[in-house]
Amino acid sequence: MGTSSAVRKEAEALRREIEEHNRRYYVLDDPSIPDAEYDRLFRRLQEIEALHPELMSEDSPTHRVGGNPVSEFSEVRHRTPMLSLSNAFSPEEIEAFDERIRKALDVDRVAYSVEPKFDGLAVSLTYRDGVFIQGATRGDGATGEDVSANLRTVRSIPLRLPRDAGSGDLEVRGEVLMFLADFEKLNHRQRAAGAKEFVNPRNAAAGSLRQLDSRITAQRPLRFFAYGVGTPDPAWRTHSEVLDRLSGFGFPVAGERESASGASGLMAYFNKVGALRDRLPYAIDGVVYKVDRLDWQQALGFISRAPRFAIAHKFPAQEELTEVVGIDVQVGRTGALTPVARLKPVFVGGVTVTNATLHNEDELRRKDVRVGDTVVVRRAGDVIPEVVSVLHDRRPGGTTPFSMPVACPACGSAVTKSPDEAVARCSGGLFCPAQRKQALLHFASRRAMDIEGLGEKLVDQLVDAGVVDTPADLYGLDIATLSRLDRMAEKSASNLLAALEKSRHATLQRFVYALGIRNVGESTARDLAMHFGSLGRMMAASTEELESVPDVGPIVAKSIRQFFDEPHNLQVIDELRRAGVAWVEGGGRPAREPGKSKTFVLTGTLPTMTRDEARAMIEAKGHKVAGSVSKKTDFLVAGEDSGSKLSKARELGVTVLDEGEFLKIIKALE
DNA sequence: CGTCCTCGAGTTCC
DNA sequence: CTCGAGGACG
Repeated sequence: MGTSSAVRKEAEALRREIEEHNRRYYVLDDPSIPDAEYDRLFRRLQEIEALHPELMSEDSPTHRVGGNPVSEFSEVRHRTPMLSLSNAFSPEEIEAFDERIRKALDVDRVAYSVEPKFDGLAVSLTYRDGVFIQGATRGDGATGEDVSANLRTVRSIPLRLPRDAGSGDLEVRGEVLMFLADFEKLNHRQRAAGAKEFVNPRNAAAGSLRQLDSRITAQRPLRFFAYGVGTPDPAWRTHSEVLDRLSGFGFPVAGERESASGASGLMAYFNKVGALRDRLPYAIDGVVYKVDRLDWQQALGFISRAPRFAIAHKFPAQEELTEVVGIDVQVGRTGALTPVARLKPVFVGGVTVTNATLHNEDELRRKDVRVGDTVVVRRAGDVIPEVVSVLHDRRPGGTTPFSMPVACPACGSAVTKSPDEAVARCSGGLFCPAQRKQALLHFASRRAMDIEGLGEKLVDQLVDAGVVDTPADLYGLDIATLSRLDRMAEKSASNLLAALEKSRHATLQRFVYALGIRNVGESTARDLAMHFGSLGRMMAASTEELESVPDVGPIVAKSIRQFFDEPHNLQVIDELRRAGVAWVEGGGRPAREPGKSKTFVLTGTLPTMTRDEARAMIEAKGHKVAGSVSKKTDFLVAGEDSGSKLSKARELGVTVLDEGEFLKIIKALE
């Protein structure tokens, strides 16, 4: 007795329907039924297949939940080798690539098919008579691993192709990857389950694809994008056509693919995708250019192991692996001890990174960075290098956890750490040469006294030579003293003296800021200057009086009082005065009526002005510049390469201005 | 007392 | 830029 044809038909219909929903969800990103309904269909099909095992088929979507674990993967020899692409990093190399091709083909202009280069894992999928029969990793290009069971669980890989895909064998090539949002969610889940988190989406995808138990792979949010075939159908003319066909067969294909011609067209595409990069849902590490005409591809052939007709134009890596060669401790102006990782130089985000801050002891302990560790380094927010994580399985034997020194590395004073603070501090105060140097650098900094030419190297020399101890000593320097220092020619010495001379004329705000009182930054210094109008009144104020200044509470008031109660500080201020340092007493600009002042936030690089210039224009009109975007922000002035602030502003509905609009608005405001 | 917003401080590389 | 913490405000 055979299975009734009604059941057979129902199973067939369910498979088609489920696969169509998979396609709508994973390929078209446009689901048409709720998840619960999908689950119902899926369970019904599982039920039928359990009752009628003879109805099981290779291409049934029920295989997508995974099957029994295997002990190892078998090897698969690729029928057409999976080659790698040559890489290019500069416009010159792209120019050369285009020229090489034009010469070889003896034509003036070449059309290219261009697409993003996914940062995932290359795989090859084999279909026989339209049914998925095998999937393999790239391996060494000639031989890979059979990961069919795992690839079957990837929902965006069709298990059966439409009729127009033809009969016979078709080998589809593409990339398996994980969307960034899915990766975050997965890591969140791993964390909640106490399991190991993945370093990045690429590693997560690789680990998932190489699971021996495909039921685990089925739980991982893998995606697939097709970018080519093993051997194209002889009727197909161009690579663009290949991609069109693949898309027609139900494979996801990069939406950002285009045509371009000439080196300038390639560069324009590279720049366009580069600007788009952060908004893509997946990680890419560059773009790929391929000669579009397939007959030309054939004519160009291969150089050793890479096709001559294609090239990968790569972005500078945003994350790299490197080794921690040491962990030093730096002493800041306030005595804060900061551990810094010394790294084996690594090129990441367009620059060579050798140092990365580890912030403080808590952070360091959380990440447990040790000397000898292999770490992932990233340039956070475009600039500052950061140790993202440690590869624990690459840790050599015999390492020990880092611990903060008990004595200051610069002066040997005791290190203290109050339990409610994250940072450890040197208790040496100005006895500590490191703190003295930092205090001098702060005094000389642009926003403070603005002494041009007084940088780290020079301060080191001056302090080490015992010539300068306090800011007041700077104004006692002369040519004779300076010329005794190394690397100090007459020219630079007289430049420094001129800069010092210029800095004698300050404002009260700048001078107070330059003193480096704990918890008193630029903004508080301005409020203080405005409220008291003179240094004398400020120095005489009680903590109660100080607290009546906006943004000054008990802690800041105490810091100020302590500073002015310290005889050494009074002496330095007195010496500075006698050295001719003077400032305009009085409050600077008058306070604007509340409600009339607008808050601006600046971000990115403006086309014709610096951020400081923009800031000066805003403040000259009595408006405010804040550091971060919040609900109270009135305008965000955004230039090139604005990052998180721009997205935050969009989220909160804050008005975003470009430079032109900003200039108009600032003129219109009182 | 909790929450939100700012400010201060520290940091890297060219 | 990011983090932590001080201050304002409900």
